[in-house]
Amino acid sequence: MIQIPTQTFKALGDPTRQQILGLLADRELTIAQVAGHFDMTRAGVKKHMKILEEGRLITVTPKGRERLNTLNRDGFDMVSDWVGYFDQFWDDKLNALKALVEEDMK
Amino acid sequence: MIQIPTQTFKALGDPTRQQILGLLADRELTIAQVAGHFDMTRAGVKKHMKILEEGRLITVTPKGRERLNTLNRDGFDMVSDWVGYFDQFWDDKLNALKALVEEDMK
DNA sequence: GACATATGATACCTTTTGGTATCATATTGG
DNA sequence: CCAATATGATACCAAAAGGTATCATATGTC
Repeated sequence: MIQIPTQTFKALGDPTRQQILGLLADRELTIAQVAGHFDMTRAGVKKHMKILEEGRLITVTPKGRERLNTLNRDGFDMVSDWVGYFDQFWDDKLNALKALVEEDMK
Repeated sequence: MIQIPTQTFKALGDPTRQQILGLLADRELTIAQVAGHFDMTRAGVKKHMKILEEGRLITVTPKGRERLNTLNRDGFDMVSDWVGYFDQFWDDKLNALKALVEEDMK
């Protein structure tokens, strides 16, 4: 069985975090900068960032007294791998079905 | 911008629901049959099934007095499409970076 | 060193989520 | 028709998640 990126799926299943990822797609940002785009406190944003980090969707780089948050390919790649596994699964399903039908026609 | 399958991600971000999908990968099952594999009541399983259905990961087919729950490609395809979008995004990022480096070397 | 700023950490509150218990409804079989 | 079975719906509870307020800590600037 393949490794399922549960933390990544959980992180992606929230509109606010999706918007944050959209912001970070443009450029890396500090938490304060991200919070500037929302009607939310820094502390609130921080919690979302932690979840995104746990899902390996962002990385944090200390730079002086601030921390730059950047998109991380890892989480995306993990979902990509999972999708690849299921594509294979559906193909097999179809092949199995096809074989069954052919068997039935004998 | 692409359509993000939020409901699907939310449905996938839970270990119990992942296990249910695993069971349904083998064969279609009723809620009672699914509940037989867990230390949980039917009502509890039912809630998970509803979320899986909202994420378009399963479909429900009435058959007499029972309802058969079957895997649905739609949710998986939606995630697949989303992944495809991001693959493109990363490619563009790399190209942009490459162009920037080349510009810098002039 | 003192002060401003950027962030982290904690306690606390409210809402959502995961789960149970219970009752109502629909279908099958005698 | 009646009993058994499969399910749906609702009310309710505990735990987790989303969010704020507040305080502590680290870094840059004068």
